[in-house]
Amino acid sequence: MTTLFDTMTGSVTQLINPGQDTFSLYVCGPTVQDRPHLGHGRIVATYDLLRRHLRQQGLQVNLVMNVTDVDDKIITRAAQESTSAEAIASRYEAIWWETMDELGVERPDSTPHATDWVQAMIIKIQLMIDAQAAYVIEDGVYLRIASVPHYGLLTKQAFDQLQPGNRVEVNQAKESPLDFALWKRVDVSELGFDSPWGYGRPGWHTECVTMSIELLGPTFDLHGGGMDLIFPHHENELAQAQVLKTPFARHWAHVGFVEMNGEKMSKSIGNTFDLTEAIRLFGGRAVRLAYLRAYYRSPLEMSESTLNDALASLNRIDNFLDRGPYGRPEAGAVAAFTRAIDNDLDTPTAFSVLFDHVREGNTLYDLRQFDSAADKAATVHAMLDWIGLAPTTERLSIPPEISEAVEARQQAKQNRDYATADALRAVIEAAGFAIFDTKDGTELRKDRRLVIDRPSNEASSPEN
RNA sequence: GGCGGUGUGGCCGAGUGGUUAGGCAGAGGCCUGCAAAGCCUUGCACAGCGGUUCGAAUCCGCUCGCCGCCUCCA
Repeated sequence: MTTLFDTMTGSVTQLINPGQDTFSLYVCGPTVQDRPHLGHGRIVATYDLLRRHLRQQGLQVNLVMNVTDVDDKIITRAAQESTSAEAIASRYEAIWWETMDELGVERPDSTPHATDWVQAMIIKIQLMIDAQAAYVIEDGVYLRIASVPHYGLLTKQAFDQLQPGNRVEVNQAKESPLDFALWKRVDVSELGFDSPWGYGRPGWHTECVTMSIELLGPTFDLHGGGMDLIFPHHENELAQAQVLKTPFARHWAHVGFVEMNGEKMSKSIGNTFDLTEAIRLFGGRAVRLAYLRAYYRSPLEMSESTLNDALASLNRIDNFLDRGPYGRPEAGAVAAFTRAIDNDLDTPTAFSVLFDHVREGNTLYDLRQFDSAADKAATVHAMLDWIGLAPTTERLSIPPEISEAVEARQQAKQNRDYATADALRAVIEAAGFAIFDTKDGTELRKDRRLVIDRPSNEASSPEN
């Protein structure tokens, strides 16, 4: 039943065929040249959601996310820092995966590195040359767009209307400005590889088409990435697949941009928000919630304010879960939640459902209907678990001395000895608990004061 | 110039031809010694102008604004 918007058809389509029990997914991963920013996290979190959602419906999902570890920018950076490209790539790849761990993103099943697949790329390039679809000129090998049967399927654009060179100078040696490099020759002093067309490096589009086909086969279920990959990257992958007579991806999906002040977050504008910093300030779960509460295809505004807002929402959920034990999840409610996700990953509606149950559960606690409240808690927990947002810490456990302090404080309160009561509160809060007096007694929660309210030098250890 | 997207209440952010999206923040109330929690109530929201309709924020037209892509980008 899962549906997803397919960039190719421009409509929401059935993602799974009847009887299908496996799902192969290729997501364009990072060029490991710098630290990830909030835009990168959204892509990874979105496909992590899709993967979990499909798997929990019984599908065996195979997720491949490539790592581009050879690239001009990596080399430039290495030169700037007087180190090797390999050192830059391995440093930022390590940061990438550690950061994704903190977002609650499961590692992909495969993470092919471009440098390990150069021979396979060379074979593909040779096939394209043999098919008269690619040509060799002075500085490399280019794909001849004119020989692609259907160029522009993804972009949906009349290519005679494009303005080549709008932003980048066109190599005049190419037969057509739209032709793109499969192999770029470089000086032997630079990082590169031997090939029939001289020492050089593979083109990015060739890297992904090669690794996806090699690892997932000539046809696979879904190819994904950010909106900005539609053109040229995915269009050009598809062009090569056509030339290679490979069916390639059955569906294409693209995630909307993260924006800041209404503008796409990108390095060239310089308005990036470092993902690791966001996680440090607000916690990985709050950042993940910030992503998932929006619809994945819409642009998403991200700032300290919106992240703080996300953390406040998360605290609302966690405070509720702290109020008591888990009972039995309400299957119908959980189904309503997952049904929303089934509908083109409609997480906003799913969260609307989730928060309804948080509110109902809180009301049940206030009414002292603890069994029903526990079932609500289990329901909400099951929803969170479905999307990878369940609390990662253990249930609230209260040490005996804190329980005693709570008891003593209750006594002091009854005696109207508020000085003692407040002193005991200080002890309890120092242990990391927050106190809430209700009609029926004192409840303890985890201290979840919003970190943004603290001076930034004290905000170094967000929860979880 | 071409193509695509978008404009929702203080903010984030869904949705849809007619019943409250949801969250955050704000206001009032309940509870309360206090308290960062919880519950209840509350906000002439749907860019503008026309049109279709019994009824439009939701459909159509026009106008305006913003954003993205047109070989760095997630």
